[in-house]
Amino acid sequence: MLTIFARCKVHYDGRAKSELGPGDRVIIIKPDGAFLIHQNRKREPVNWQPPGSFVTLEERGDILVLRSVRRKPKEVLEVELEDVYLVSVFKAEDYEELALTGSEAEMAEMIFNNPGLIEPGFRPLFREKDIGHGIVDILGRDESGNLVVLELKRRKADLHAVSQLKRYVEALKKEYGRVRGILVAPSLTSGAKKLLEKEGLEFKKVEPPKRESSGRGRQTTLL
Amino acid sequence: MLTIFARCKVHYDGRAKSELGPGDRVIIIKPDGAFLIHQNRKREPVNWQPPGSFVTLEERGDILVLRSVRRKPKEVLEVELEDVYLVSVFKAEDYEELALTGSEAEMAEMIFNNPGLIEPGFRPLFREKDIGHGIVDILGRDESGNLVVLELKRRKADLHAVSQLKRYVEALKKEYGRVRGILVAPSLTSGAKKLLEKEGLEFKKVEPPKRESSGRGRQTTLL
DNA sequence: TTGTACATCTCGGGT
DNA sequence: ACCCGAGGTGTACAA
Repeated sequence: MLTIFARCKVHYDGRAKSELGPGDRVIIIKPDGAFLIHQNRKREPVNWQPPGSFVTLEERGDILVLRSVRRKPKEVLEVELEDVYLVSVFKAEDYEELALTGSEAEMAEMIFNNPGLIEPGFRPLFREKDIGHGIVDILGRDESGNLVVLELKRRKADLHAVSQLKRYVEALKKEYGRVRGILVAPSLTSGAKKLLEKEGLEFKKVEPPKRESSGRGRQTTLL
Repeated sequence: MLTIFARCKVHYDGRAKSELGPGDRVIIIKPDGAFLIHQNRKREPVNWQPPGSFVTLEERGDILVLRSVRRKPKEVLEVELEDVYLVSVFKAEDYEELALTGSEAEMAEMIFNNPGLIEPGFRPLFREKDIGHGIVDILGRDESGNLVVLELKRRKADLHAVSQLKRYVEALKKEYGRVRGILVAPSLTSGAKKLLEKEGLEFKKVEPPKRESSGRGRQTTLL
């Protein structure tokens, strides 16, 4: 990993196009081609290039230019280095992966293992089921045999989530008769609640579970 | 800005929860509280804390622990520093903001200035119009006086975009009679095209414009 | 490669 | 503070 503290200008052209006037920034170049330019505020890099990009350094007239190119989509990032304060190389050895818990995937697991969390008699049948117009989180049947679509959200569900659920329900209605749609989330925005009710869809409050340790990322190696 | 090269372990608990075993990482702490931990691959930090978080350094037994806390939502990030290779401080002076062009906002401007890009006789009336169940990009009327909803996408439109458009059209249908919905984007995914046709919605191919220089971020100062 | 949806999404704008 | 939607979203996963 290469880290540079420098005063620089930045030019980007690709999916969009941007210019950034002179200022001090932290530049990080990773061995996989990821290229980050950070200003002194915000979590997000002001400019970047994704992994898989190729970096070159050229001398253009009197100043150094760092250039990172991505093919497909074609994107070019150029950094005019006006003043370089520090360059450091870090051979970072890292064989660990993040183990994260509290994801939507874990909510789904939990519901499969304990369908009563949704309602008595609920039977989950499919997970990540590709119906014609999208992929349903969980597809199952209720006590009365009605088809039930669950849309899971790990955090407060919004209008987008309701639209998603509605799309699935309507796609299945065409083929099967009555289809229930249940939004499964810790809470709802006000607008989501309104739309959900208008559309005759349902809500079941469920919190994403947090495991004790080790999510799916890295298993505790016992070898 | 504080940059640290270190071998460390990371523990996070907040909206979700994660553990990261020992390895070499680059840590960046910004004056606004943003806290980034980067592994040697990918554009995204493996762990982070958003701006507004508060960082402390404590000695826990024999090892140093960097701790960043965010209130609301309560989130705690702890970095156990097992081996510190480099610590650098960078007083980054930066008064520039990114000027970006090719955004959806610029597509909207372009269409307002030249409504014929949609179709002859189209008249835009509102922009970012809050109808009951969401916010419409552009609301207007066609040659025949029908209400028209435009949903703009700066890149290939997907199922989500179609659902969004459909939600707006249906919300307006209740009040007004026939309402047309047009998805305005450079292209469509296969699924989006299928759903769009099924729902009787329309598509108009439009590319986001790229200005010559300076988007809306920073105007070229002539003073 | 394309499509689809999640994300500790982040961020800005509005109310 | 909440709501809503954009983003050069990035990322993983499946077809």
